[in-house]
Amino acid sequence: MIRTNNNLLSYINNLKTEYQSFFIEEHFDKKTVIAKEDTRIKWIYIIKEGITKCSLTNEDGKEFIQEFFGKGMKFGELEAINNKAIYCSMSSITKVIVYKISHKNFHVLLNEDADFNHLVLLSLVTKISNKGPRFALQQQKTVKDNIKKLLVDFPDILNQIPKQDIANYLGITIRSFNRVLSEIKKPS
Amino acid sequence: MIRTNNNLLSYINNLKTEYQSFFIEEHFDKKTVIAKEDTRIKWIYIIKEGITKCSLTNEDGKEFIQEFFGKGMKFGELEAINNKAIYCSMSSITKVIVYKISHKNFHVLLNEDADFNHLVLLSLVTKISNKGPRFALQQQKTVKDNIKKLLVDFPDILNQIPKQDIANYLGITIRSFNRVLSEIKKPS
DNA sequence: CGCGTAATTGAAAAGTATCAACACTGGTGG
DNA sequence: CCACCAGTGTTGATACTTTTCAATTACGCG
Repeated sequence: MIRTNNNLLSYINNLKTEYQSFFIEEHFDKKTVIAKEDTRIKWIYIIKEGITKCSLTNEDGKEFIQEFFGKGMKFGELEAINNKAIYCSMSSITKVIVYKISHKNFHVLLNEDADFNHLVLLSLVTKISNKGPRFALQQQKTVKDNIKKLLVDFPDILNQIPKQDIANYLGITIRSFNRVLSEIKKPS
Repeated sequence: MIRTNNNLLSYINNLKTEYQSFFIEEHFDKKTVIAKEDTRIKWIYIIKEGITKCSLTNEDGKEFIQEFFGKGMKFGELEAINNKAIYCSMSSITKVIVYKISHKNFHVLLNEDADFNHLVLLSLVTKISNKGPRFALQQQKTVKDNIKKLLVDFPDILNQIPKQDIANYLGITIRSFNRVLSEIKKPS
């Protein structure tokens, strides 16, 4: 649920000095919009500390959360590669520290550094691989099963992420989320 | 719903002769398993003709269809990049003609040909970009809205793909699919 | 023609959303 | 220090949607 990618962070920390300067640190408060869907952004962001959410808002104003991003996850690279407006919003949940890199420098690294190229390929592959099973399960299992699994995988999730966001991630109302939670706590 | 990618096919057709030989043509009958989830495969497949489905089967035996692949879509590249067992099955729906390329040659092209590298990056980005909005809509809209949209986007879909498969794609039972279809046809 | 697969339909059961009222919490200003 | 406020979370009753199950029909093909 909260994705991380340690390889990318340690890669950045071990980069040659000339490339190190590509990455600029920036801080965000909690509950801040870092990038807004359907706009152009100039940067690719890599999370150094904190938790963000990656979400889509539909025309009815309902929010759907695709993923929660933790350490080492990057955001905005899709748009740098296909040169389109970003298709989902990124907002901080906690305080967040990011590295950001410009599109231009991102492409320099992509072309000049085979390791970086491969890391990016791998991270894209991982994003794809994670989505499939998640939606398969969410569509086929009952809400109860999904929440049970969530609590096993991320026992501390309720302290890290607001209930409304978790409900949006699961694609259910907060009412259903509460009902199922109480059913789980008080088994028959 | 049925994804295609013409760039990749025309790229292959315009390749230098030395690289052309990397791609081997193969035919499959309809309803054939081309690759089975949780196994290793040796090839990356690119669809030249026909329609396939990319699906996950959960422990209850229920099938969830991620995508239908048409011309120019490739399959198996995720596994070539991250060197893991494939995470979803590929089966033909119609008769299918594919190009296949070995992992080894795939990596040769990836490293030696910047155009190919970029095409692969782009195709991965597209796969990610398509999934997000699809699941967001499917979770938030009613089944009826989703089916209406499907029939508008792919008017001929019912002749191309079995109903059971479409239902699995939508994540609903075929009973629900039929009920909603008849509601749409006979409006109040 | 006969067989197996795919599709259709109704009735009952299960699951989820909607709505509305109420409780809790942390911060702010008087 | 207290009162108030806004955001967040809780809960019950009801209506709606979807699944499950089972019986039946249609279709393609040897």
